[in-house]
Amino acid sequence: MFALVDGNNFFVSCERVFNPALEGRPVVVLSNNDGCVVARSAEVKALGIKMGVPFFQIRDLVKRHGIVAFSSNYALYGDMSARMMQVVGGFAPRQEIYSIDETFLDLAGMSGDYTELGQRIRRRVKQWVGIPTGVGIAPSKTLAKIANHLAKTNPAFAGVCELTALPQQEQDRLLNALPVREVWGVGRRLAPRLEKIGIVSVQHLRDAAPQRIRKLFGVTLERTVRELNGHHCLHLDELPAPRRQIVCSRSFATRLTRLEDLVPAIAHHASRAAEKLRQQGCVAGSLQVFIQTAPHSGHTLQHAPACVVPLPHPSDDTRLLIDAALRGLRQIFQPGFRYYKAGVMLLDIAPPTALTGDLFSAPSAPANSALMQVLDRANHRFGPHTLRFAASTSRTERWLMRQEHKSPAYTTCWQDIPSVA
DNA sequence: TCTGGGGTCCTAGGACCC
DNA sequence: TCTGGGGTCCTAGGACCC
Repeated sequence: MFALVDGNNFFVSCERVFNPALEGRPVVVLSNNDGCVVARSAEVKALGIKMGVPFFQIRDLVKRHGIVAFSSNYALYGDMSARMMQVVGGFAPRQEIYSIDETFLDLAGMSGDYTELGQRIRRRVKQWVGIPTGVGIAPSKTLAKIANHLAKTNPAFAGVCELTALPQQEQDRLLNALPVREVWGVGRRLAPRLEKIGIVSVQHLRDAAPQRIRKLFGVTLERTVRELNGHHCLHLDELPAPRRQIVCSRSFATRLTRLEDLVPAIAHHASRAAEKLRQQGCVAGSLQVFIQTAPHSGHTLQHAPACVVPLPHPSDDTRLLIDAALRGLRQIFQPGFRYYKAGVMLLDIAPPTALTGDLFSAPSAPANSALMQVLDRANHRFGPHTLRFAASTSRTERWLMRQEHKSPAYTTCWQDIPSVA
């Protein structure tokens, strides 16, 4: 048996914990650069505002309904997430942290009333962390996702749905009312193709012949069908596998046309990517640099060059990665375009122990050299960017993103900790 | 004026091996 | 006229997730 615990409107709920006056008011949280709506309170959903709509398109609604908007505050959300995961993890021996606001528990070997367990989890997370949650319980992860969705959308469940404890007729009724698009693994491409052959509801997909689904849609969706029938094919992953690629990229607050404005952006992304790389104790063999013009301004000329730069030796050293990234940037940059986004992707990632030495060249510097350790420790202790590389700084900072509605880092920065009146 | 930033897995096809 | 039967590795593209 699996339980999926999921924070309701997670980013909005994080903001509300430190600003209770927002309770009952319509609230949205925006993506980086204040671009799109990525989290909505129930009041906002009720207004018909969809996930992912560009913020500027709802300016009128914002004004008319007094919607409160926040820029993304990942320092806050990441920390609140860690707290929530820790509390939930206390309820079962095995836990998978699936995303910033979702976690699976393996209930195998646990006895007792699962629905009651779900309610205990909800109460404790609400009391200890302040975040409201929903809990779905079922014999497979795919079904637990469905149960979680039902728990959150159907008030009768009071936040916890143990799907297979319901009478069969009731399960059928619920799954029949749910569009196939709600299934984990069925996205916007697959859903219309399924509908075309008469598979419209979750129930239809559950009852489809697995062999037929495999022939028409591949092995992944066949697995989904089996999961919907209660056979678990996806296991719980307790420790996340090391990343095989690491991407750092951002769009800019304004369009950039000059190489000298792109340099600090690329250096900054390379340096952040290097930090993530060292965090997982790996080295990269090559990296890709990319810059892009705005994909939305239909009439202007599109341009999205990229290039892969191999490193002389696999490395995790920020200096070498910045150097390689800037060489790549100079290769692909062309004047005359208005760039809106830039990024760095680390490739050929492996643990240093897996490396084959080069017979003919000097051994590379030891991975995670003393200098990089000092850098990481100082930034961990005194805050990000306390120590940084000159290449990632600039006089203009025109490449920084827009963040016009950001809340304080209530839990991770001394100056921002709320004081008690 | 204004449109995010990360990831994963699977498959098909080409190049190459014996 | 007739042209085998295995493999591996890599890449690009397509699908999905949050």
